[in-house]
Amino acid sequence: MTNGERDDGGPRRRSDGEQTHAQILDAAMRLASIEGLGSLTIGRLARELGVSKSGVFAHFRSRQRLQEETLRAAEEVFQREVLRPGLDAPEGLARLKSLCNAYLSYVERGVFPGGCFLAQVLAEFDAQTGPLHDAVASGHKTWLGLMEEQVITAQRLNELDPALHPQQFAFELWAPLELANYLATLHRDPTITDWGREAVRATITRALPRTQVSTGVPPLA
Amino acid sequence: MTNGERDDGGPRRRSDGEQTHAQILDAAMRLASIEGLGSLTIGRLARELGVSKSGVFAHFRSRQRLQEETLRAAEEVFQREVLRPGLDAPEGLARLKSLCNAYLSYVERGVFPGGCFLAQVLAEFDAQTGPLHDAVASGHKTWLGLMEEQVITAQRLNELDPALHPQQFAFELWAPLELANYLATLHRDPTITDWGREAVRATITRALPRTQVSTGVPPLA
DNA sequence: CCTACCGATCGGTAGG
DNA sequence: CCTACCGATCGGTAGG
Repeated sequence: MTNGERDDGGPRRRSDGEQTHAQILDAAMRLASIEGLGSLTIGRLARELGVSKSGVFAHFRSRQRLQEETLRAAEEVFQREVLRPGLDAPEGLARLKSLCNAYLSYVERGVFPGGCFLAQVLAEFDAQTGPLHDAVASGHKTWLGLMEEQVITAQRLNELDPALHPQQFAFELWAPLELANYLATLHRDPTITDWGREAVRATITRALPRTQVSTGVPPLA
Repeated sequence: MTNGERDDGGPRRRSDGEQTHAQILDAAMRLASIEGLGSLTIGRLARELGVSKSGVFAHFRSRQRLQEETLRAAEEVFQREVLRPGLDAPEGLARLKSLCNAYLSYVERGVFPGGCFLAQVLAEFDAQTGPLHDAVASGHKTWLGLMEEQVITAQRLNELDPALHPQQFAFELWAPLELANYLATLHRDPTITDWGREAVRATITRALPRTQVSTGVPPLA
């Protein structure tokens, strides 16, 4: 992203509107992670930011768009804080573990004050209809699909039992991550993520191939 | 509960107020399971029931109490639809499986149109403060504690590996139930609960004692 | 249970 | 980005 810097010495470097827009979305993500996207109102956001209601409104033109942009911004945070570090590991079992650890770390670090944003909106919009529901559904399919891919790859590399159903196993890894997020938030205890870590470990342990080959050396007869 | 029936031939048998109160809570549970307790307003409920706003208000005296009573009513439904049938099985491993199956059946049957009410409010209030947060936290501790008890009993009966950490294992069983509920609701696909069923089966399988004794007959040397 | 009302807040518009 | 405003809805009260 090139920076069209101006020389006129104003206190702001980037486009004022762009920066304000991003600041509004930042506050919106924080608020919505705690109270939900349904509680996100233009007026509250304006009060929180010390500007007028229509000052916020002008950036989005409708509450619907504010909610959609907030969700999209949160998905970008998820991408940056979970997927990018998780995908740094070599593909297969290592990447699967790395994705799980990246998720738990993201919960522990309190990236969102109300816990994982995707988990928040999953529960909020699962039973509703409309564009937010659809966006949540497609986001979760992507996330589950990513895990599934790595299960398949790990099977190809003989790191996981070839008899596993990839979608089923991805579900079994995801489940403790999700519940650890909710319980850590509910009890204000970030160490509850260790339950998730242990669950992932145990789930993977029982899914290793019968004859494990972790190096290139063939097993003894 | 004795029935103080009246003979004056009115179309209603029980106390009118009692019955109306229960009908309001019924509608409130349906609505809140879909949109959350935070979206539950007296006015909407009144419109839905075809009565005046203050007609609903009179039954609760504050929105706070309406929300609290709705949560309590939903916990009673959970008790009736999950705990009671689950606890019918003999204690130990059988009861643990029975509780898991009762939960999944309750999701499949669509007892609440928006999926499991407890899962809904867990995500909604995990990051908030106040009496609703506290009620949710205590409800989940009870539910997890119930599972934990049965893990301990199953260990005593040599039905589960004595090395298991009961709280950890209860968490591992609960996690796929919770996620199955959200995904079944999100994708409007009640068969997704089968993923939960398979996860529970696999989790229990790897937690059986090394020398399994399912009858009173001692294992061979 | 009702009507009628209170002040506050909602999403959104007009006009600048 | 602002003030000023719209009709609708909010929780809650008064009086019956």
